[in-house]
Amino acid sequence: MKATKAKAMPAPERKRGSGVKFVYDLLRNEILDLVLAPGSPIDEVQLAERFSMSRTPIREALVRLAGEGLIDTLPNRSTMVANLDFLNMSPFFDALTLMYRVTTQLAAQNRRPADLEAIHARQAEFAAAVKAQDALAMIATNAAFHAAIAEAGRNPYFNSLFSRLLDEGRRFLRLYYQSYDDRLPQQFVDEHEAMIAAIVARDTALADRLGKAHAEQIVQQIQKLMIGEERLDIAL
Amino acid sequence: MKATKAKAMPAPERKRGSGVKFVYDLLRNEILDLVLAPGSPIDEVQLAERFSMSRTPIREALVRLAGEGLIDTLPNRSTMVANLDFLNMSPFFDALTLMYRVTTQLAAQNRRPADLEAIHARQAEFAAAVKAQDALAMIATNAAFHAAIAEAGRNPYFNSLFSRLLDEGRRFLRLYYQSYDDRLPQQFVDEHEAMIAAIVARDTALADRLGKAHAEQIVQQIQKLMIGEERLDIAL
DNA sequence: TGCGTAATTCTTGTCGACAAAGAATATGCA
DNA sequence: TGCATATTCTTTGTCGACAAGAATTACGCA
Repeated sequence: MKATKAKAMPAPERKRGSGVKFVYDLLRNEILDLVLAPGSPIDEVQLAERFSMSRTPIREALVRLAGEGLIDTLPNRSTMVANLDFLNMSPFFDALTLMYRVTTQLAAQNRRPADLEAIHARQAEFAAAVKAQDALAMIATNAAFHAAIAEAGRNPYFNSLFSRLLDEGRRFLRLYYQSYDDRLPQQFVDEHEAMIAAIVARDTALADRLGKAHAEQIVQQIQKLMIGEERLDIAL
Repeated sequence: MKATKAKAMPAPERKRGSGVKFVYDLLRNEILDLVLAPGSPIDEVQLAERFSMSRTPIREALVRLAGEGLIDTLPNRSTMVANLDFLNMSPFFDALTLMYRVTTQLAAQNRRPADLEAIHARQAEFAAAVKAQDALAMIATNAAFHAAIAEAGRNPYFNSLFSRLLDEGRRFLRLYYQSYDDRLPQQFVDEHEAMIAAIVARDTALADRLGKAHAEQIVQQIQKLMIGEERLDIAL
């Protein structure tokens, strides 16, 4: 019978170095899915207890999230989930639109067979989520679809900015779907198919136009959300 | 006579919370100015001794630098200054060119009086550095000049990507100047002036053209560097 | 002497504890 | 009672120490 080593190590059933990534991924998803509301405080000690680890790896995960702008940190003061800025949205829309265009265009130019496989797979997942009316999955797979297109464009600088924008968009869309109860944007599925076709055909001009149109589509959706929300708020 | 409290605190003559920022800024500049060579290892313990602080704040600074891509971290292994990728430069040039164009254009559209002041100030610093043949200052003030233009564009998403690209460019340019001994690009000063004029005049189309031309100018400079370097290396 | 294995060293990841800065609460005085 | 100050409490930043991997060295055997 082997000594189970249970004497000096009570429960740390996780590999060295995995703790940070785990809590980072989890917090990130909770923030993007609005499980953690924007503006809500984050307590290091509480997280440390929740994952039964020390505060050190927690803090490292928080530093990384702060680097991506997902949480805000006041020195010597509380740290909290970054707020969504509803007042200054146009810079966000500008950047999102430009990145849609550029990444789609680059994908049409630089795609390789393996990229197409990945893009098709993501699109299938998105279509399945739409069919299943699973809002959370819809949002996540949509972002993954466009991230896959960006990946095929092979420009890490654009990719990282685009990922950040898609993440931010995930939060807005989550707000949308949770208030309107999972509308099904079949139109997005069709537009995705058109984008794929342009990428397959290496038609960069068409890819650019489709990327732009798709972006404007999304911008309109979000704007509709905001107006709708406001109307509900001030109705007599 | 007040108690000087010198009993329990030997030498920590620095404010709480300032340690991380200090070592972060310092390492960042040392990396961007090539004081720390790309690929050179970074020793946490050594840094801790150098700044006479614990490894904890050092590690936090390193995590932030890793988030910006300035250092690479192998799990459980060494961490080192990120290498410059000379083989895949075209994504970098693509992104840099696009950001030059977009930020200059947005600046022409959204600039305010205070922005123009800041831009003029940076340009004066750059011109002074050129006149003084101070390569390090030239590079840093050039980046600051363009960052100021981007700031006037008021798009934080573009700004953060552009800053990252300008930082990366600082490293390339530093390599250039240190091998060719401080050439003086008076042409850059003139081009900067033209860009300022377009921004002042709110001529977005001209700003876009100038931004593009300026970017291509810089790309050519860097490409010339690379070819020149290679020729020196393989000369018989 | 050459190679595979075991011991050692070195670096990183994690931990528990302490100290400083704010915030919250209590206390004193008008 | 109301306000200013002092005290306690909470949370964050920093520290020193320990442990796990990986690299390096030492060792043993063919």
